Amino acid sequence: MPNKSNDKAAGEFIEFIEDVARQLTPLGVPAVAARLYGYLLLAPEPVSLDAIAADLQVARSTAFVAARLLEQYMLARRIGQRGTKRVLYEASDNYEAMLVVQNRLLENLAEVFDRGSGVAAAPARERLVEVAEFYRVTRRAMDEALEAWRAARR
Amino acid sequence: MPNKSNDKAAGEFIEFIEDVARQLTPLGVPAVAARLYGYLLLAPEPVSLDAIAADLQVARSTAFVAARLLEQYMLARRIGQRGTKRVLYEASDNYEAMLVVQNRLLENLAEVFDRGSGVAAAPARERLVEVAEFYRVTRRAMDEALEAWRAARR
DNA sequence: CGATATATTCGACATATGCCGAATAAGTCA
DNA sequence: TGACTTATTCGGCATATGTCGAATATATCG
Repeated sequence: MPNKSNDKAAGEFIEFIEDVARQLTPLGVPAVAARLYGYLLLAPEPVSLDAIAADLQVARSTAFVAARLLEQYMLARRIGQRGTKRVLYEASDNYEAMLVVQNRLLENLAEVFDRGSGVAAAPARERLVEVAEFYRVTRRAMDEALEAWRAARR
Repeated sequence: MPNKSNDKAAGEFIEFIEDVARQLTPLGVPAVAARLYGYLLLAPEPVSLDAIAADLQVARSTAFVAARLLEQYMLARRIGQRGTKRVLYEASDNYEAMLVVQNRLLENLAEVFDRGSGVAAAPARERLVEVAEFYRVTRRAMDEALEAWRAARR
């Protein structure tokens, strides 16, 4: 655990980690990866794969795969240490990158729908251009929210 | 297919359906449900389970389960017919409901993070309030986009 | 009510996925 | 280079999930 010395707090930590996992697993995130994200959010400093495996009580290979997955989701980032092969992980503070991934999905969907509107017959065509536009509108909203967030941060 | 009479178009339809499926399956949507969504988007009118099973070449039970799933996702809606048990399905035009589901997830995550910030130690606490705020900002952005969309619609 | 049509559920099978422990690769330092 | 450390991959097992066909439930109408 991020802080082993305090048993009282350990219970609350586990509770938080499980709460995070309960939100993420329905979205298709594997259990260990979901718990790892909660764990990283609580960690006061970057942690090693060994620490993850020990605290989460999973195999080192499992910890590695979960960490790699979070990396792909842009939810965690690795910190390479100079002068050693050891790699540490921490929760990502790069929220922009996370949303960029999401936005790309929305944009791709919109493109598919646009192409579809070219081949669809009468009543379906309007629906396709409409839904394509809808996805684009939400994507732009996310972009603008990101912009505002970035501006407020500095 | 929505239009069986034209073989040339049938190929493009299949292509579109597969395109949609390729975007949705990585998000955890089962293959048949994903293809069904593309199929419904192309359909010029509501379709029955039998038609779905026949055109998508799956068992009726499979068509039913897939349709039920899309219903839960708010991507499709069923149309009950008076005077008969028959049920027809069509792609949902209720984009608001779709986003509401998404927004609830974001809000839940923000709440979990807020609670976590109460139990976390020094360096992690700030990160938790920050990420909670971030999720709330994006949620509000989606809400506002929805509002704008709704306004533009009429 | 009985007959029919359709939706819905159920059990079984096949496939996919997560997790593990062992094996391998790759970096670091003496 | 060789010893050591740590990341990364790999094969197997257990579990979960999707799909199917058959069975069941439920509504409709004569």
